[in-house]
Amino acid sequence: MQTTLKRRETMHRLCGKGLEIFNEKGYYNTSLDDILQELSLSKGAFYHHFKSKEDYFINIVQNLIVQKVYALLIEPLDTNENPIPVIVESLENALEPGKKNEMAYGFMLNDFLTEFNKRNEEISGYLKNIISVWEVNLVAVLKRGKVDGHIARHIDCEGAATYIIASYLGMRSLMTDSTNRQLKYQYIQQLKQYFKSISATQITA
Amino acid sequence: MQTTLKRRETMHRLCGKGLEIFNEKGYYNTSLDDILQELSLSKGAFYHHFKSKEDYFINIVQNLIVQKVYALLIEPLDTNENPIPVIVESLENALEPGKKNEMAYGFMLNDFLTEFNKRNEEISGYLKNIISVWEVNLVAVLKRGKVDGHIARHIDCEGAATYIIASYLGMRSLMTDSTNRQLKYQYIQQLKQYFKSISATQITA
DNA sequence: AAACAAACCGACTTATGGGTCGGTCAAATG
DNA sequence: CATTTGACCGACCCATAAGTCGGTTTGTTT
Repeated sequence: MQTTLKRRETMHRLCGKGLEIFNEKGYYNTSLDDILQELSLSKGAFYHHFKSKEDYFINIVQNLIVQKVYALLIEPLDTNENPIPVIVESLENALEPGKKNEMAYGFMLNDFLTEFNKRNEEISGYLKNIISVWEVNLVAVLKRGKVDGHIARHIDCEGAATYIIASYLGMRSLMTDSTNRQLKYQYIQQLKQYFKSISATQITA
Repeated sequence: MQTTLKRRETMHRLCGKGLEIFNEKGYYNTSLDDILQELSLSKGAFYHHFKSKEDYFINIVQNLIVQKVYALLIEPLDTNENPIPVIVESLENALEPGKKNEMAYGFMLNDFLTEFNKRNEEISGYLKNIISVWEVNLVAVLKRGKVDGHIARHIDCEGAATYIIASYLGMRSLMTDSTNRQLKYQYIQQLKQYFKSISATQITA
């Protein structure tokens, strides 16, 4: 059926452009007209597909953002290698603004989390959920690291995961300019330093 | 003159309550009427003292927030002791919601930084400036730590300061509920772990 | 081709919230 | 006591933006 395809395609275009602009300017600072104008669509078209701006954004979160976080931060953890370089690499990669003018997905989470934290509990919940899944996976991979002898026995994996996530999210507030290589480099260096301190092999300082 | 005193007092009340509510609900999600109603003041009174909402908030930043950040995060660094426990203690303290229903100042910075990042360059600038002063002081105290033999020689102090700040700011996104002792505990523990890795005395793992 | 439905249009409604302005009242000034 | 000035009042103005709705176009079905 062509009509169903048309529906999908328009919704897809709306979500893609929406994420792009929300990410750029923030959710509450972006009007639907801002997005609609970019796509040459009307209010009518929008409300034909989504029941509200909120519903629209939830759609974006549950599809695009979840998907991207999985791809960038969670799936890479699924190996049997030493988890430490794997985690470092995934974070490094997530902070990288996409190769061909893609978005810097590494930034989205902290921005949206903060924006919705005090304003919309439902959306806030979805976002926290993403973090929570990420955390669970980090904990799992760290624990496996213990078993495999890569991570020191006495380390609190839950605490370590929290700490890793916090430092990652916090980098966003410092990196106004997403292309700041200096800050990114510093972050990765210190992260490695931290990892050395929780690794099983003694430091050769 | 009594009138001048009256002026000061009203402005002071406005700024205090403003910070409280902005911190609770966010700047853009708080209307002037929200604040004015709490203080039983009118629009007229407000605009008699401040030329705009923006001007008002800049006032709050430059007075109240700057002052609090200095008191909580910067001044404590000014000792000759081993910087590591000093820094840890200051962060621990800053994450603590004030004893008698004061605000959790540790949270404000990340929230406001993110909120203004894409919306108001001027306010953004003032906030980043605060972070920058903090960073400078952290770097200084870390460097002194090297000289005094508390911190390992090979450590990049600028990078370490950045990393400390990032993890601190990022905790805010995780601690929705400012009284979450579990998360705070985890954070402090891992922070100490990190500090062990940059300290001059070898780890006794 | 007729009938129907889905996709889309855009003017309109409504609520919100920053900012204005003419005015009141009380304290300071002379 | 008369006048001025600073603090404050609150109705009003106006821009923005979410959401509505009656209508048009386009595609599908019979």
